[in-house]
Amino acid sequence: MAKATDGDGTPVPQRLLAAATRLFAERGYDRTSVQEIVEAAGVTKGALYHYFGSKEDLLQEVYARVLRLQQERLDAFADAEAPVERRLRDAAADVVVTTIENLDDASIFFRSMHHLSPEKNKQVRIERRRYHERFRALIEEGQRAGVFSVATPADLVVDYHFGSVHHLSTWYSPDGPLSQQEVADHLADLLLRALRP
Amino acid sequence: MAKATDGDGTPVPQRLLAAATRLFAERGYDRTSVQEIVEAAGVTKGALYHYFGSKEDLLQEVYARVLRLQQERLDAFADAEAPVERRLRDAAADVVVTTIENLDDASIFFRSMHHLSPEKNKQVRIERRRYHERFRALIEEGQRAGVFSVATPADLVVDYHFGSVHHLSTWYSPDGPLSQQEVADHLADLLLRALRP
DNA sequence: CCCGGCAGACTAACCAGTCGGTATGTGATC
DNA sequence: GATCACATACCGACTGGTTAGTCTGCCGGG
Repeated sequence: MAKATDGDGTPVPQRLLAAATRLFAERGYDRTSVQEIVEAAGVTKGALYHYFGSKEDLLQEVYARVLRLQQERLDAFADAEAPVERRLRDAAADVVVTTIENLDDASIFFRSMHHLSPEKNKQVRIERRRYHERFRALIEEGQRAGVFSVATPADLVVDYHFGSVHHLSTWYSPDGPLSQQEVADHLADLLLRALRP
Repeated sequence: MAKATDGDGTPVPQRLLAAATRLFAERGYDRTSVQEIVEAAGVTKGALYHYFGSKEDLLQEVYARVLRLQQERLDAFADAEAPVERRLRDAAADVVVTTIENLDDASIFFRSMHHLSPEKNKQVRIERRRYHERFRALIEEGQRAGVFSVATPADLVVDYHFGSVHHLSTWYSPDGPLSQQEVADHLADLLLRALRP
């Protein structure tokens, strides 16, 4: 079999995905040409279209990766053995940390989702909805248990928190005064304080 | 003088701006061709390039309009005669309402800002920063007065709130269960509750 | 000898911006 | 009040450049 890795040790599909992620985040999906991606990955168009059906498939793959990762982590935190306040706090802080750790994916996610074809967009929305639901269920559990205020509908609270997460890619910089963990703690704090009965 | 309005009563530059706003929000800046804009406005390219220097100028004009509007409104609320809690609450709720009222502009703003050339981008950032500062000053005033918690840096609180505002264009629908005012009240509530000492 | 894994030239489409042209209004001059 | 000069407001064909995706073919291992 011909080599799938070349000079670098990592396989070509992953190199392409990594290059695409960086470039999409840097200049945006439409402003990144397929030619630039393959050059950054050290291959040619032939290689890209051998592994991916289209430029859009590349974008979708970035989404799928992020979604899988975040859903896994949320499930782990939500299903842990601990009081609801604790589980929500941990989940809320964790999504901040992992978002900051993958800021490129995050900015692609929020800026380029509408570039997907209707069907693929629908698919992504469905998965995102599942994530949203799980988070909401946590809040509703706390509301039923009386530890969270019921003044605001749980749905809106979820959107409130994820708005701030979404927003991270706009302002967070690793060179800023706050570390990832500090930001995560603060944002989780704000959420829980807003939910105090 | 030749007509600047034609069949429709509104002047051509405004028709162009309105068409561009709708299309940019619908398909994104890069996916909207100049040809589509002029067709939607019922004119031709000659007219567009007569009034605007480039496609990018059109985008910048959309920004400038939103920024002016929001800054004016914030200033009015922030400088009012009332306790800080009240002024912050009113300002926080108002930005939600005006954002929902101009959802097209909002989604363009947050999705297409990086399509501007570096200089124009810088200009927009400067104006946005001024807005941010004014909002932050309100929170700090409340913190000094002891009516807001100092647990979270004011900067972060501002980003927290504007994250949720930013996010509105992703999920809010006028056909949903909540009216503009209800959403605004809830989000302002969440902010103030998070700030309770 | 066959097939996965690629190279790279090629194509068909598209698009921002230009440019020469037309039509209508306005102000000055005689 | 007729003529001329000039400006504003637009039209639409054209250009130069870019781009996603295709296709033919080479190359090396099983």
